[in-house]
Amino acid sequence: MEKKTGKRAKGPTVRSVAERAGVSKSLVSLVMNGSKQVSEKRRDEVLKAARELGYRPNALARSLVSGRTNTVGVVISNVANPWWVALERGLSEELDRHGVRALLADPRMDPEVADGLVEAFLELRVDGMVFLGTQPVEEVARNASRVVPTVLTSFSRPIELPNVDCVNVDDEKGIALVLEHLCALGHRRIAYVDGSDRLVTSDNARLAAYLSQMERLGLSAEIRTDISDVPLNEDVGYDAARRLLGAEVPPTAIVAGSDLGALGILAAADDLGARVPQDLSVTGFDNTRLSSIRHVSLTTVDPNGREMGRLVAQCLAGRIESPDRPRRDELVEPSLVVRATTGPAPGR
Amino acid sequence: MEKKTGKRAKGPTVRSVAERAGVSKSLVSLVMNGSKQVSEKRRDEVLKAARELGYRPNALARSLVSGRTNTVGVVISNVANPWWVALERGLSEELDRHGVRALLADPRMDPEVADGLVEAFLELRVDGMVFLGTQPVEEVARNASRVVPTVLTSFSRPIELPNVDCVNVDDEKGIALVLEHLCALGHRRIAYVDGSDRLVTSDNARLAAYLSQMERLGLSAEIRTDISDVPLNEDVGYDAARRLLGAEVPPTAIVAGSDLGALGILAAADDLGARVPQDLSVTGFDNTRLSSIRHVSLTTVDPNGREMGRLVAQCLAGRIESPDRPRRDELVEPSLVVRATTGPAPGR
DNA sequence: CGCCGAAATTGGATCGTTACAAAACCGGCG
DNA sequence: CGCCGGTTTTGTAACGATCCAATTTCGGCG
Repeated sequence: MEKKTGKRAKGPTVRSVAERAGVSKSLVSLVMNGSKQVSEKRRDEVLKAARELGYRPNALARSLVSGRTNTVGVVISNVANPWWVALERGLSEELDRHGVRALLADPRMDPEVADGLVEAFLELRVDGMVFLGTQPVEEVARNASRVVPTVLTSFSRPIELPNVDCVNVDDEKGIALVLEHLCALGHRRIAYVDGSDRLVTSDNARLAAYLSQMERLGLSAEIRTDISDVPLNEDVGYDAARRLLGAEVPPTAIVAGSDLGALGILAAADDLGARVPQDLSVTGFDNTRLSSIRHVSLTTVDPNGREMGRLVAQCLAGRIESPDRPRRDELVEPSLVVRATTGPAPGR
Repeated sequence: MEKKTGKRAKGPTVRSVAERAGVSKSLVSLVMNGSKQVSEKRRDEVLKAARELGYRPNALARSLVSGRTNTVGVVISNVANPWWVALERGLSEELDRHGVRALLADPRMDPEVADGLVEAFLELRVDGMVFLGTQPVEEVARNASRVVPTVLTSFSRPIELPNVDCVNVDDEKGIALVLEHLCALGHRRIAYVDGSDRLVTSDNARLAAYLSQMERLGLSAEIRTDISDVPLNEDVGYDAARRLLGAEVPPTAIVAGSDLGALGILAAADDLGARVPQDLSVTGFDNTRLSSIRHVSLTTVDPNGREMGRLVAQCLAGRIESPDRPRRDELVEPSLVVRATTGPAPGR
C-alpha cells in the first residue's frame, strides 16, 4: 500500500526527526551528540521526536563521514580453548572506558577464514585490530598491521613488527614460580612437557624458561623434556607423560606448558597407577576453567588475563590516538595457584 | 610533507582507482562487483590499478547505499562456558555459505552491557541477530526482534515471539536417551539435579522431561529431584549431590541438567567415597569439552551443536530474505555419548 | 531605538559507494 | 552512408549522517 514492495522498510532518519520536531537536521545531529550549545527547549523537542519515531542513528553514515567507527576487531585464534576469556573480559571492559566496542571473530582454525575475517574488519574500517593467540593468524596479523593499529597478545613466540604493540604473560616468571614451588616441596627430578606451533620449535619461551630456571636452581643435571612438534593438547600430554613415567628413573614432578597438557598427564598417571600428588606432582599453565574444577584441582600458573586484556586495550587506544608512536612490548606478571596436584616429593 | 597533519591518511577510493585506470568510477564499481558486462580489457586495467593502489572497498559506504551489511550479530550469553562453540562453528560455516559474516559479542553477563552491545549492532545495521543462550539477554532479544530478523537458540525455556525463529535441542529426547541407558544398566533409583534461571523455575524443559520419562518407564515411585533456584553450576551440583547421597536410601544414578553440574556431582561422590561408576552412575548434558577430558570421561548428551548452528543460520537467512514469513520452531535430535561415568547398577 | 557580541540554528558540501537512466561505441546491414 | 540493436561506459542522484561557515536570534546596553 504505502511502501513500494521490494524495498525494505526504511527506518526513521535524522531528516524525519528534524521534520517532526520542526528543526533542521543539523540541530538533530547536535542534540544526538550531546552538544552543549542547544537550548533546553529545542533539545527536549528533538529528543521527544526521536523517541516517538524510534530513531536510531545510523552508525554506517556516521562513520563514513567521521572516519572513526569506535570499534575494534578481535580475532581469537581458538575459541574452543577458553584461556582467552579473562583476557577478553579485561579488554572489553577497558575499551568500554574509551568508548570503543570490541567485536569478536572466530577464524575456526582456518587461515583462509581468518583472512576473510580480517578483510571484512578492514572493510568495515575498524579503528584497530587485536590478535589473540598465534595459531592460524600470524601472517594475517602482519598484513593488518600495515593498515590499522594492531596489538598482538599471547603469541607463543616473540614477534617484532614496527608499529605493533605486544602484550604477553611473563613466561619466565611463571615457570620460575612453578619450579620454585616444586623445589620447596623437595622435588629435583622435574620434567617439562610442551608442544609447539607448526612453524618454529626453536623459540618456545616457556621451554627456554624451564631450561634457564632449572640451571639457576642447580638442577641442570635433572633436566628432562618431552617436546612435541604439534601444539600441546591433552593427547600430546598423555603420550609424553607415558614416555617420561616409563623411564628407568621417572620424574617426581612434571611441568606442562598448558593446562590441557597437564590434564593429559593426569590421565596418564591414572592409567599407570601413579597417585597424584603422592607419587607425582603435576602443574599446568593458564589457569583455565578446567584447572579449577574440583575433580581436577590443578596447580597452575595464572597469567592474569584480565590485566593483560586491560593492557592490550590501553596499548590499542594509545596507538589509535597516535599511530606512529614507538612500539610497546609489555609483560604481565603471572601468579601461582596452588591446588591439589602438587605435594611433597615422594619419600620426604 | 604531502599529507595535512591532523587528518588521518585516507586510503585509496573508487575515485582514485578510476583516475589511475582512466575510467569512470561507475566502471570501477562494476568491476569490483564482478559484473559480467565489462570488457576484458577494462576489467584488467581496473584490477591492475586497484592492486597497485592497494584499494580496499569501504564497506560502510557500500552498505549505506545498498542497505545490506551482509553481517549478523551474535550475542553469546556466557562465553566462559564453552558449550556454544560447536554451535557457533556450525552457524558461521553455514552463514559463510550465504555470504554473510558473523560478528560475536560478549555481554559479560551484564544486562546493561548486553543492551549497549545490541544497540551497537543495530546502529551498525546488521542484517540479523542471533541470541545464544538465555542469561542476561532475554528482554534485549525481545526488543531487537522488533527491528531486525532474529533467531534465538538454546534458551532454557520456550519463548514465543512473533517473527522470531527458535532453534533448540530436543530436551525430551535427550533425557529419554539418558534414562533408557541407565534403565538398561539396571538402575531404578535415578535422581535428577538441575538449576534454573532467576526468572522462572516453572518451565524447565529438561526437568519436565525427566518427570514424564520416569513415569513412562514405570519409575514414578523413584522420582527424586534437587532443583536449585540459581543456574546449575559445579557448586550447585556438588551441594545437591551431597544432599541426595546423604539420604537413607540414596540413588544409584544421578542425572544432571548440564555437564558442569555433573562435575560437581562427581566431586561430591569423590568426597563421600562413592566410586563412579561402581557405586554411582552420573550423567551430564551438553557434551562440552569438559566431559571429554580423559580424567573426567563423563557420559553425557550431545546436543549436536553444529547442526543446531546450521539450522540457526538457515532460519536467519530465510528470515532476512522474507522478514514476515511464519515463525519456525526447530528441535534438533541429540545423541547419547557413553563414557566412563555410567555402569551397571550396584548389586547387579 | 539601534547596535553588539555571543549563543543558537541552519544550509549545503562531503564522506565512498551503488543504482539507474542516458550516452557512447561498435560492427553489420540495407 | 545512415541507421539499428546490443553491448559498454558514464554522469548524476541517492544513502544518512557530520562538519563548517554563514545566518538568525536574543538579551542587554549605550
